[in-house]
Amino acid sequence: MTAKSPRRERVTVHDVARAAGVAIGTVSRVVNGAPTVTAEIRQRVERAIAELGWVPSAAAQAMRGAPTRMVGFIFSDIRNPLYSAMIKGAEEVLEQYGYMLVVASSDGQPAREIALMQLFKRRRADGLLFSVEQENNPEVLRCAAGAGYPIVLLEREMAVAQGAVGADHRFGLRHATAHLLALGHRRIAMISGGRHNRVGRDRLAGLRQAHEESGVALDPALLRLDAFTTEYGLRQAQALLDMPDPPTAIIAAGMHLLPGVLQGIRMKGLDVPRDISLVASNDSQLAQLVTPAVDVIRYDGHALGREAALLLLRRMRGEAVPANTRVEVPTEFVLRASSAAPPSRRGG
Amino acid sequence: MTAKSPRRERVTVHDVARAAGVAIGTVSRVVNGAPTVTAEIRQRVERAIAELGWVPSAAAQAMRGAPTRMVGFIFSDIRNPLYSAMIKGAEEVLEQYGYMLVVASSDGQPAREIALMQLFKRRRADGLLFSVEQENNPEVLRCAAGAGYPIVLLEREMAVAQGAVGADHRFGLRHATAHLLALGHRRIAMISGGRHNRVGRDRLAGLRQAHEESGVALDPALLRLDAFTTEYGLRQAQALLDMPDPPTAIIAAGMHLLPGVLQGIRMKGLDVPRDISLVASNDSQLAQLVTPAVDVIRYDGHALGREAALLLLRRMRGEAVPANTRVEVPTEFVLRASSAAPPSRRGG
DNA sequence: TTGTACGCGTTATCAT
DNA sequence: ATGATAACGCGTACAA
Repeated sequence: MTAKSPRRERVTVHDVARAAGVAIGTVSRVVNGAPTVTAEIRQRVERAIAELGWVPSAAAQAMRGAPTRMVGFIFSDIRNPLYSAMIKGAEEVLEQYGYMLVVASSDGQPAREIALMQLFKRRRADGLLFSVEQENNPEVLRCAAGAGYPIVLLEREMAVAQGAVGADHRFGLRHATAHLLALGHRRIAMISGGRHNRVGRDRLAGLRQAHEESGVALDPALLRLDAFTTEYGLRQAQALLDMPDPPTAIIAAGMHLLPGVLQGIRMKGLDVPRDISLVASNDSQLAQLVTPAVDVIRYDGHALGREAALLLLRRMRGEAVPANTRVEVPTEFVLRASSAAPPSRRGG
Repeated sequence: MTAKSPRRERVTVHDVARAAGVAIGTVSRVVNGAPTVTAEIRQRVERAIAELGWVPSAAAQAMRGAPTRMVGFIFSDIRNPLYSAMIKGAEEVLEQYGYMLVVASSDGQPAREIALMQLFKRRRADGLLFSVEQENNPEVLRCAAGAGYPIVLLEREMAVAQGAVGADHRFGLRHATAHLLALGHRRIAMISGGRHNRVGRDRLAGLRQAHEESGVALDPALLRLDAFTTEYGLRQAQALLDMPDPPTAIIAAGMHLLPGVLQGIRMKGLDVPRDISLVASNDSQLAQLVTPAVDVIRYDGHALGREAALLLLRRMRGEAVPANTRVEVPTEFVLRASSAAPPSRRGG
């Protein structure tokens, strides 16, 4: 029986039963570990199964109402290492409980998100991990409400979801900003994205809070909050440094922004941290090994995925978890060598 | 009908048929676009479907022998950005053809690979993309042979597979090594992993070939080929630099090795490229932005995933592709600032 | 202890 | 053009 045989006849319980000389019910009892089976019959059946290479059809089981033990994960782009870490964390938890994770990229398009949610419904997924792009898109909200499976959000917030997990970005940004303000910075720029989701809101809130606590005014012209791409980082860094009254510190909040911002600073011929201070989020090997090493706001994507999976498991088991449960994963500020007092301060 | 209703009754064709006042066969004809349906009936049915939010059950369709339009992808660890790129490339192609990609990490354990292959068989996956860990593991080979779906390998080689896609590592290593030899290096070390797969073999072959072509002997003590981890990179870099007759150049072939090797070199207080030359593979933002920027052997993981998906699609369609088809993706050597003539040469 | 028959939701075939 | 019904493979209640 070669693998290339074009006519693959699927082997079923009937084939196994015939080969073992028993009825299909007996085969079923054997595989499901019913105690009422003779050792000898069990042997025969197990040998037949092994010889025929039979595996029970998941489709038929699903039709009988068995859970598919399949969980979906929708996010914008798998190439973001943060998502890779979340996936890994979620996968580790889910596989322990016999679930398999199906990942799907939406490219940040609500239409694709909806198509994927429908697909998971058709496939009878038991649950969904979701890093939705726009938290308020009505079509997405309606689809999520009628999905029929529990949804847990990662780094997002939506009323229709059955729970959410996110890092404490507000605290992280507040801490980093306070650090820069304490060094004497008065013009702190932030480059980031996610206007339409909780991450963006929390980061901005943290930045604002630190300014208010220090009584320093925050210049809106220093906020560049439209994208997470490397190219955006490069262009906005250049634009900021070309201002008549440029910032003395830049916070690059988003994995892919740092390389662009670094390049923009280097093209200007500026030195970090002498001419300009720099803080990034999240941590990365680049931030650690570039010269000078970059201060970062760090959080654990792996833990985020793990927590999300655990929360989803509870929902799938039907446990009575309070509505709008939100799990917070901590952020920490890691001081390296990319921040110093602003030039004017040293000069004066 | 709220989403939190604990008793979710699944809505079926029967419900739709009843709501529209037609027979179930008619509903089926409508959704499958049969031409023999009155416009008025079609309207009624479509409205009922929309109102009830019905989606046909994939399980029931699968039972009728319909393809599941599901493709698996097994690899060791999703956090390797190379795999992320491959997944993205494969996903882009597959979704165009209506397939969904199910990714699963094996952690490099053959037992997990086998379990996952069985799982995909149970789920009746239409095909599998596979970056197998050990190409010669007999259990894995047997399981792959009896899987029942076509398998296309990425960066690997196995007789039982229906095709393979890989980068031309032999050429890349040969090119990089020739470059170092031309600069005058005579002791070139390589840190890498993958002893049991084609990538490792090809890289070693390329290193050997360049040495032979230049008539330079290759010292086996300079080969450290046991792992791809950052920690291994660090330790082996230290060990190499501690040798009485240390290498004057190091090739770090494996995404995660570079940060470790860089750290090892820095801890020794050596300067790149004055004291030691460095070449890495694959390219990364770290290699681009670290000082000095690192020469790399580059190849396109995204293209690799794309090509693998295209080949698998042909197999799944039953096209007569020659057995043992192998698609090669090119590698290129990118010169930056991390290689120079060896110190002895400059000194003498 | 083991065998038989039904139903899950869909599509295809036949009858109307 | 539409309605009724068999079949896909499994699990299980019930009969033997």
